[in-house]
Amino acid sequence: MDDYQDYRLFQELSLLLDHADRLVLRQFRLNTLQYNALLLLDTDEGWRLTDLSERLLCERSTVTRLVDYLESEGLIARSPDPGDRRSQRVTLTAAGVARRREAQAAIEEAIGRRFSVLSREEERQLIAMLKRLRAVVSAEIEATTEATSPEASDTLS
Amino acid sequence: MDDYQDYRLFQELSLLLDHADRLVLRQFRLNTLQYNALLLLDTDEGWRLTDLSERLLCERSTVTRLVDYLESEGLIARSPDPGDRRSQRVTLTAAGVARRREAQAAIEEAIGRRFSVLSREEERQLIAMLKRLRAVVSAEIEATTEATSPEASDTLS
DNA sequence: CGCAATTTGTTGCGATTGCAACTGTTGCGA
DNA sequence: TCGCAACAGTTGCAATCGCAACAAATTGCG
Repeated sequence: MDDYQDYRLFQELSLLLDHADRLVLRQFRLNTLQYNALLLLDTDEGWRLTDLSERLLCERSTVTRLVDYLESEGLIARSPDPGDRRSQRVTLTAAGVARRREAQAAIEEAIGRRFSVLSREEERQLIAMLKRLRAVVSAEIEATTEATSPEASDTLS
Repeated sequence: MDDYQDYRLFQELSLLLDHADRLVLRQFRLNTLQYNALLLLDTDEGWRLTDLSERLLCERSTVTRLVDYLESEGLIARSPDPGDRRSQRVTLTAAGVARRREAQAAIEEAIGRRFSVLSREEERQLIAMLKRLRAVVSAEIEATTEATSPEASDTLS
C-alpha cells in the first residue's frame, strides 16, 4: 500500500511545479490560469466565457475576472456574440499573440528541461497512468457533487 | 516531444485531486494544508512554526494563520520553547488526534480507491518518476530564487 | 562586553478563487 | 403569447496565501 506515498509525492510535485511556473510567468505579468487561457484563445474564433471556465476547470466568475485582467492588459478583446445577446466572444489581440509567444517559449523551455529526466518510454507510461487517474478522480468528483446538489434525479418531479 | 502533454495532464490532475480532497476534508472543517499539518504533528514533540513552513512548502505567515485556525478549533496547542523565547512548540490535543484520525480514514479510503487503477508495478514506476521530477523542479526553483535574491554568493564580500 | 546580523513569529496588504445571489436573455411548453 | 426554467455573465463576500515590513530574541564577531 504505497498509495499514500504516491499521493504525497504528487501533491508535493504539484506545489513545486506551480511555484516554478509562477517564477517563469511572472516576467510576463501572467499567472498560470491566465497563461492557460491565452493558450486556448485564437484571433479568429472567439471563446465564450462559460466554455473557457469548463476548459480551465474553474468557476465562471473566475473567468470573468480573468478576462477583465487580460483585457486591461490589451491581450484579448471581448465582442458580442452575433447569435446570442447573453454571450460574449473572446479573441486574442496582436499584443496577446505576442505575449503568448514569449511566455510559451519560456514555459516550454522549462518544461522540456524538467521532463528531460524521463525517457520516451517512461513519458508514454506516465501519460497513460495520469489519464487513468484523471478518469477516476473526475468520476469521484462528479459523483460527490451530484450527490450533494439534488439536481434532476430520476425520481418523480 | 510529449513533454507538454505530460505537463497539461499533470496540471489538470493536480486541480482535480485538490478539488476532490477539498470535498472530502470539508466535512472535517479542514483544508488540504491544515490536514497535512495535522498529519505532521504529534502529542509529544512539538514542531516550531518555521519547521512546519519548510515541511509544508509554504510561507511562515501562512503557518501562523494555519496554527491560529487549528488552535481556535481546539485541535492543537501552542507552548513556549524551553530553549528559545522566540520559538513556539505546536502539539496535537486529544481533539486534534481524534479529528486527524477521522479525516485520515476518509482521505486514505479515497486515495486507495483512486490509485487502485494502477498495478503495484506501475505504482513503483510512478513513484520513481515523480521523485526524479521533484528533484529537477526543486533544483530549478532553488536556482532561480537564489539568482533573484542576491544572498551570499561565492564572490567576495 | 557591545553591536550588527540573523532568526522567529506576526501583521498589513494585495492577488486569487469559489460560492451564492443577481440581472438580463433565451428557449420551451401550455 | 405567456410564463417559467435554464443559461451567460457579473458582483459581493469570504477564505486562502505570498510577499514585505516589522518587533522581539538570539547569535556571532570584533
